[in-house]
Amino acid sequence: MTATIKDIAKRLGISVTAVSKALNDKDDISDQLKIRVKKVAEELDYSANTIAKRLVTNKSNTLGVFMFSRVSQKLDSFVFQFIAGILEEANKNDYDILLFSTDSDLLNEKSYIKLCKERRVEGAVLFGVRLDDPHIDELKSSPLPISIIDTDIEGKNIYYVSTDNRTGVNKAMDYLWRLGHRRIAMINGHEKAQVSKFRYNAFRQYLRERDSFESGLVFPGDFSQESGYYWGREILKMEQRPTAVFAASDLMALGAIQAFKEAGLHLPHDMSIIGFDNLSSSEFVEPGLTTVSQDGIKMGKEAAKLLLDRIAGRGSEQKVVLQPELIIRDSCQSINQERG
Amino acid sequence: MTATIKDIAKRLGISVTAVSKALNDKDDISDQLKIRVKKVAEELDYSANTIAKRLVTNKSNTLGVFMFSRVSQKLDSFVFQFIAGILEEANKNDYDILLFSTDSDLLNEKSYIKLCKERRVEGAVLFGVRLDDPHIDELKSSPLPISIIDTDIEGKNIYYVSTDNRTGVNKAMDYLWRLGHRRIAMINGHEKAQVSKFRYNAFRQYLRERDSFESGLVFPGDFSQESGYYWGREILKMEQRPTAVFAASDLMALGAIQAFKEAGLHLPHDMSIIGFDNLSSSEFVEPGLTTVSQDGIKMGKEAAKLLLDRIAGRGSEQKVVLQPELIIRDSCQSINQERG
DNA sequence: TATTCATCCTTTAACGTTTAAGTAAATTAC
DNA sequence: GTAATTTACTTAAACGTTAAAGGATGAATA
Repeated sequence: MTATIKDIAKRLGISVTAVSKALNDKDDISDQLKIRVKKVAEELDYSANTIAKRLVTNKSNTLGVFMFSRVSQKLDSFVFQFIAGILEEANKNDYDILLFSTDSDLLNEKSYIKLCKERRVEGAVLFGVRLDDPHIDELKSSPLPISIIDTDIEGKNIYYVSTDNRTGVNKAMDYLWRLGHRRIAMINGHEKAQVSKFRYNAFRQYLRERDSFESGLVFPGDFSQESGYYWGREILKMEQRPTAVFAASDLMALGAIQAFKEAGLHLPHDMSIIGFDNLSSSEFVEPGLTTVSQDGIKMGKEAAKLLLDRIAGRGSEQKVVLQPELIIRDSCQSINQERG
Repeated sequence: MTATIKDIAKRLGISVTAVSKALNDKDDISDQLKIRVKKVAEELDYSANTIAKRLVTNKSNTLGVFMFSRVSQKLDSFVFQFIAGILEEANKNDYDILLFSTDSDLLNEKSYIKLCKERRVEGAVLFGVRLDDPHIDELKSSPLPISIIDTDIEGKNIYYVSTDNRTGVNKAMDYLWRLGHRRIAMINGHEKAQVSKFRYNAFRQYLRERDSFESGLVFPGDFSQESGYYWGREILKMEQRPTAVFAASDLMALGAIQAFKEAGLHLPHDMSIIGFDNLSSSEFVEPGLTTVSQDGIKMGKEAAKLLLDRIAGRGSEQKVVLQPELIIRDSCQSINQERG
């Protein structure tokens, strides 16, 4: 179909090797010949066959990325930011990105690793890895370099990118504390997410150090808007309500806000609420959601960089933890303040 | 490094062909041998080399997808929905997805087509193709099947997926019209987007048929929140304000709402506003944004399906136009209604 | 002048797989 | 009991490229 290196060689009456070298600008080919070869390549609309090249060089120049494809319109753009970051960084370094679906039926039979091995992928990025993922042991012993976002798993070839959850929680808590809040509830993500543990631990420690921790104020959500809504309503039923809610995801914060508003609360006067992630929706909700911001694009880039550095043999870190930022909007209020 | 078919053959003292056939369950191999081969494959941790397979079969089983990687935290999850849909459909059919960045520096040198050709990609999905894209002519004459979302370009191998913009606009306008609005402004997307033309034409026709079109009420936004904000403010400066605004994207509607609120308007009493897309943010903004919903996931799936059908030689449509739905929330009000 | 060297090209093999064609042995046909 | 058929394998070639090693020519060196 398409012209090959052979066609060019035949046309010029030279060897395929010469053509290959000419096209790759090797220096044992005369400039003259290079010009002639390139001209014919142009004429024949030649296009290098990456597949053949990869076979012979035994290098795929490809990174694998795994994502959920059964996505609800809700499950927000955070994952998309990872992907954009990874892609940017990979393409910049002449690497291709192979995107895999984790919930395609493909994965029922084949593991992450298997999928990658068959395609001779040089590294992979995962996110949303649950602590009970059945493939974790396989990951740990994987010969393939893998960047995992937000789940810190020990392994020789495992790299880790995350946001400093402890600092994030501390920033949020400091802010609430300084506003005078003492009874602070937490709606946490599901327990199979490592970040939930980190955030919970930080939350508990923060309040314990101030003798204000009440385990009855910690609620097990699952990151979803629905769970935020559910626990928001539950919180409203309490005899002694907290004055502030820390949600481990913006989506849950948004759900809780919905519940609070429905019940006729005036926010932030009747309840302060703070989130985690900084989704775009959080800017638009009323009141604007104060939240701990994670830079998803940066996380994606770092995840790719770790892999690329490792592959290139450049020594680099094995873990990158980014600093979160507190985005202050209007969803929190000082505890004594009159309704504005 | 990894075991190959040869290693298995050597170990069993048989030919590589026999091994290949056994692994692929061809029927001129005895069940006995198949079992033995598979056992050894297991033992050697054999993993098929997809690259070699693709070279010899001359089939890449790969679809290319192009997206912006320089994404702002704003530019919302809509594109992500396309990708999720495409991925789901592709993986279901044993196809890989190669993700390319349109704004990587890669593309400065190489065209979409070139990138695809080199990787022997069997089809590609594009979106966000502007009417002034320099590669359009190349696309038109492309031998490669290409699905383009939201830009209808004529070409033998070009497939098209979109939402019925005319119907979408009509639904929005009917709704506003029935609420009594007669002076309706439009904040349109940028003119290099074909959907902008479609939406504008539908908008104009709708009002002309009712003798209510005023060209002075059409404003040239660019889909972004900022442009919505800008034109929202401009609208406020008008002596004779419209009573309703139709924004060609939710992002612009959100921006306009911001402007209106800042100026102290009470929504929807002082101004009705309607969007297009149904972003997740639109659910959370106050008042909830009434909007024309597009199903991004479905669009992605359809785009992939068209390609897959075509590749498999299954006759199918060349264009798929999905029906939009009007999502009624709280951002529009009847024109005579008292403030609630 | 003979030797070394650089330049520029060719020959050969390889990457891991599939496919077409071939073949020997076992089975069936009549 | 020989021919035809089926079964179960093997041989050889191919996919498009790169890489290592080799060779011919002419220029530079001693």
